[in-house]
Formats: sequence, structure tokens, C-alpha cells
Amino acid sequence: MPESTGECAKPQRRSIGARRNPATEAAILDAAGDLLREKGVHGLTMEAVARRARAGKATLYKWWPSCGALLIAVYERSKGAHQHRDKGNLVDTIAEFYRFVFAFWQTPEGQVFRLIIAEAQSDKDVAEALEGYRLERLAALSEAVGWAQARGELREGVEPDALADTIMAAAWLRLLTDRLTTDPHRLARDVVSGWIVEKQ
Amino acid sequence: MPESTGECAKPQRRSIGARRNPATEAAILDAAGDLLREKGVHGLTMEAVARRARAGKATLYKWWPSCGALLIAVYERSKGAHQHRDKGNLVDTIAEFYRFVFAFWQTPEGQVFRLIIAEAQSDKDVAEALEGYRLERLAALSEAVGWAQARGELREGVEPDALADTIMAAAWLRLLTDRLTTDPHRLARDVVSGWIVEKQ
DNA sequence: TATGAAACGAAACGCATCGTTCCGTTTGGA
DNA sequence: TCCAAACGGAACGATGCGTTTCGTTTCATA
Repeated sequence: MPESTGECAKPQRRSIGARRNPATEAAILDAAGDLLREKGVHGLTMEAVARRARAGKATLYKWWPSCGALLIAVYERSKGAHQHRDKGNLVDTIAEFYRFVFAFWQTPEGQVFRLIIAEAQSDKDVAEALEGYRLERLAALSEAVGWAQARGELREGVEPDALADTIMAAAWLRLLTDRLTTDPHRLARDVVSGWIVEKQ
Repeated sequence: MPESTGECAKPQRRSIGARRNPATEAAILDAAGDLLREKGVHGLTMEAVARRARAGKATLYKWWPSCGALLIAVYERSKGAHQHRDKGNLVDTIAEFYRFVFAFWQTPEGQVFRLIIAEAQSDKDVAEALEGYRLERLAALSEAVGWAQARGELREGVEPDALADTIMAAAWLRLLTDRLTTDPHRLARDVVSGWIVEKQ
């Protein structure tokens, strides 16, 4: 008895002429995302994605040359970009940031991010995409730190970029070592409060 | 023409009776390490290791049930454990720590560590081994921070464990984002100096 | 001294995925 | 009108997977 290949009830797509079919792209990314959530990284194979999306493997390889490219595309579709808001003091601002990313990273969509980091350690293309995303988020975080600095909240000589790097490092370590249940506010205090000017 | 399978000139080993052959273990770990260095993670397959070590796959699977287990074993053989030494002040102590790990992580042996972190994101056994190692190193680092605290160097309320976590996070982030050339002393200052009591 | 147990290399098994290559169909754009 | 490009589908050989079987070697036990 042939094994079920998952949901294939969708009406089969066809070429819509000499141009890319958006429905195909969507179907493939949907399939890839589902497979990731259901079976983890090792379930994300080109074969399985093609089967599930009812797409030809040639089509898959044309647009996403590798498994890593597919991984990136899946993440790009669902990545959450935290909009930093100044909570009046740095600790609360960073705590809010930690609260957001920890919550997001615990969702099926967010779980993909840790796989991206992992894949980046051996896939140059993924590493490049990750680096771009990291710098983008670092800039946003650094800006938030800058608000505190402008307010005179920070000790002299503190560089927002360096502090933002440290803040981000703490978040990544929690993600990679399965500690996303860390209390966000306490972590923010442990990482940041040393750089705040002492109250008189 | 049959393709060369690498160095197989070694005299073939045999059973030495009803006990594990140390030469076999060494040959396999050597082969695994070489493959890792030469071809990266994707070059580390059970097939290739067995071929290179002139070992049976059954032997391989008996002692290392998975690729992850092999990865751990390779790392365990060569892992460097930094012996923290108090340099008189925390920044210098941590700078020395960063200097050591960055240098080690840039060696072929040390490069394996980033692969371990990557593998741990999808392999439970590797994650467990990594967590053990992390806690061990965290304890050592925390102890070094404790020296500074005992000396009265730290601001009140600083918890050595939390600070050590932050220090380690900064190191991991540099490893995972290819920034091991970061200046160790400057990084130590950026991460740690906020927690030092202000000089009068 | 005889026998069983365990480790070893080697070969083969069926299965899955790889990345590529064809094919026939569909349809937009020149 | 016709070429070009995208599409699904099927097949290709190659490779790794994890397991099994075989014949061997030698230690440990009886």
C-alpha cells in the first residue's frame, strides 16, 4: 500500500506562461514550513517538499538551489521584527525586547531561527543571510540603547553598539541552550543595569 | 577507474579478542577528525569514516550510534579547558579567557565546537552533551568572577553566575557569527566593566 | 585444554534522498 | 504566429543510511 504523502488534495497547478507562478512559490514555502514544524530540520528535504507541494523537483532547484536557501525563504516569510519602544528606562525597554523575542522564538515559526543559526555554521549562503539580518536587528537595538544614552541614563563611555551586542548575545545564548523561559525582566537587569548611572 | 578513498595504507586491524580494540577507536576518531577538517560537517558520514579508518560500519554503529555521537567524541578528545587565573582585576582575567578561547576556536580542533552547537539544535544527544560541558565551563568562569567579588571589585548585588552567563554569551556570539578576531581585551571591557565599582 | 562470547573487517541488503535530465503541456510576450 | 520560459512528472545514477550476515581472531571461563 503506497504511503500517504500528506495533503495533496490541492488542485494541481500548471504553468501560467513564461513567468513565475506565485501560487507555486506559496505552495512550496507552505510545504517547507509545515515539514519543518512537523518533522524538524531532518524532515526538510527537497524530495519531501516537492511531493507535498505537488511541484517538480526541477522547479524547486531552479528557485531555491539548496536546502539552506529554502530555510532562509521560510524564515523571511514569517520573521518577526520587534519594534522597539522606549519604556522610559533601559531595563524595561530591553526586558520588553527579550519578552518579545523569547515568545516569538518559542512559536513554530520562530523555532526556524535556531535552525538558521545552526545551518549558518556550515552553509556560507545561510551565514551571509543571517549576518545581514543580525546587523539589521543590531542597528535597531542599538538605536533603542541610544535613546537611553540621549536621556543621560548611561554611564560615560558606554558605546550603544557594544552594549547592544551584549544584549543580543544573551538572547542568542538562551535560544541555543533551550532557556527561553528565562525571566525577561530579570535577564534585562542582569545584562544592562551595570551600565546605568548610579542614582544619587 | 576506482576513486581513491583517502589514506588506507595502514595495516588492517583485527579483533584482539572479546574486548574493545583501542587501535580501532583511535583510527576511527582520527578519520572522523580528518574528514571534519577537510570536508566540513557534510563530509562526516558513517560511510566515509568507515572507509577511511578501514573499519566495518557495524563496528562504528556499535560504539557511536549516530553521527552526533561521533562529533562529540571527536571534540572530547581535543577540547581545551581554560584554566582561569586571576590577573588581579576582572577585566584582565576575562580578557585572558577570551584570548584563550578565541585562539582555540580558530584552530581546526576548536572549529568542531561550533559544529557541536549547530548539531545540538536538532540532535538531543548532542544537546545534552553540550549542556553538560556548558555548565562545567560556566561554573569555572563563575568561580573566576567570584574572585573579583571576594576582592570587593564588584558592585553590590552582582551575581557571579549571571555575569558569567553574559560573559560566555558574548564569546559564543562571536564564534557563531565569525568574529573571533574581536579584540579580547576590548570585549572584556565592553562586557564586564559596567559591573566594577567606580573608583574614587 | 576445550568452549563460548565478543570484537573485528568486509560485503551485501533495501530504502531514501541527492542533484540532474528529459519530456509534454501551458501560456505570456515579442 | 511562434519562441521562450515555467510548470508537473518521471526517470536516471550516485551516495549515505542503518541493518544483517559471514568468517576470523582472541580473550575469558569452565
